[in-house]
Amino acid sequence: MNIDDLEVQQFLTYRLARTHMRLNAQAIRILKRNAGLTLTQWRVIALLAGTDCKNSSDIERQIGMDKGQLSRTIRGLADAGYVKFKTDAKDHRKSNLKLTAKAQKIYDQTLPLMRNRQRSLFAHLDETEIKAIYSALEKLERAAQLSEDEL
Amino acid sequence: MNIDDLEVQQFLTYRLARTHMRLNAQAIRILKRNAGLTLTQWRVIALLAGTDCKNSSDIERQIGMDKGQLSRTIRGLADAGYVKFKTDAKDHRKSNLKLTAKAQKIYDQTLPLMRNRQRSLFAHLDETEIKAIYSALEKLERAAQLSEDEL
DNA sequence: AGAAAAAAGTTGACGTATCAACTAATTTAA
DNA sequence: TTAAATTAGTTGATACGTCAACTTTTTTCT
Repeated sequence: MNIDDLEVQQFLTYRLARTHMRLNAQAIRILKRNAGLTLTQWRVIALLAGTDCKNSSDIERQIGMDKGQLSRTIRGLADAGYVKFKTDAKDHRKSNLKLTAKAQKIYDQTLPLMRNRQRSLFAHLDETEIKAIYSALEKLERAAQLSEDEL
Repeated sequence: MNIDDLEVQQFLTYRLARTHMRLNAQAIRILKRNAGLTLTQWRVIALLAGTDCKNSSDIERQIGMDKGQLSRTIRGLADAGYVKFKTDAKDHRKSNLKLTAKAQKIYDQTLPLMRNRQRSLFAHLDETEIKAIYSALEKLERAAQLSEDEL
């Protein structure tokens, strides 16, 4: 792998950006059709339903989403009747989020779809590729945190 | 790899989205600091300088960017004195783009930086991972084009 | 040749992402 | 114990991405 001969459009970051874009578009299509939810809405619901995330900051830590954007997404979910806020009794800064029955239902319906999609994506890859891509993504993410000078 | 036991935040698409986000942010930092260019601006310049892309559609095909967005990016580059338009003599729909000396200069300065970054990113990965991630990204991109029913 | 389809590029609308400033509550530590 | 720093969350400004409609030019098809 000689970087000096690598065309710009073959830079790993280009390829990653393109793949990300297409996968994103696919997820958006599926969710729009089956749940009427945006991707970020679904992600927030999925984290609240399927992990021990309780509030905005927990979610932020899990998916690294901007907290401003998250705040607006959550408000949108609340307005649409998917989540309810409840100020944390011990820490009044925190606002614990609870999914409504409506959200739980739609999550239960769409999770299998989303799992199937993951399964289908994996089906295109062999075991080595799956292992490698997970480990590579983790390493790249760490490397991405470095400043220019540290790189 | 049992999908049913996979937590949502470990879905390949989540991980990819996060890594993409962080790498993007890093590239944006580097370009802002060293060239005063946005990432999309740099990518357009890089494609015009380093590949046989001549016009908007060529670029669109290479990086799969939205043509509307591309049109605005190119206008911005033109306004900032980085590119010049010239209507194609044979096909009057096409507008051939030419980098100015200013753009060429900044490209020559920043390409090494961007190559070094790629090198550094690769340095975190072993040969297997590099191969696997390229091949996985390609397969995923194809899979992403499938509709829900085909998946 | 002439109609229909396709391709290049522009524009508008709208949603999402990013960054920074801000309030309020809590924790740290002098 | 109180001042400083940190954390949770909101809001505003601005940039970027996505989608669709539209114009103009070229290609395809009969």
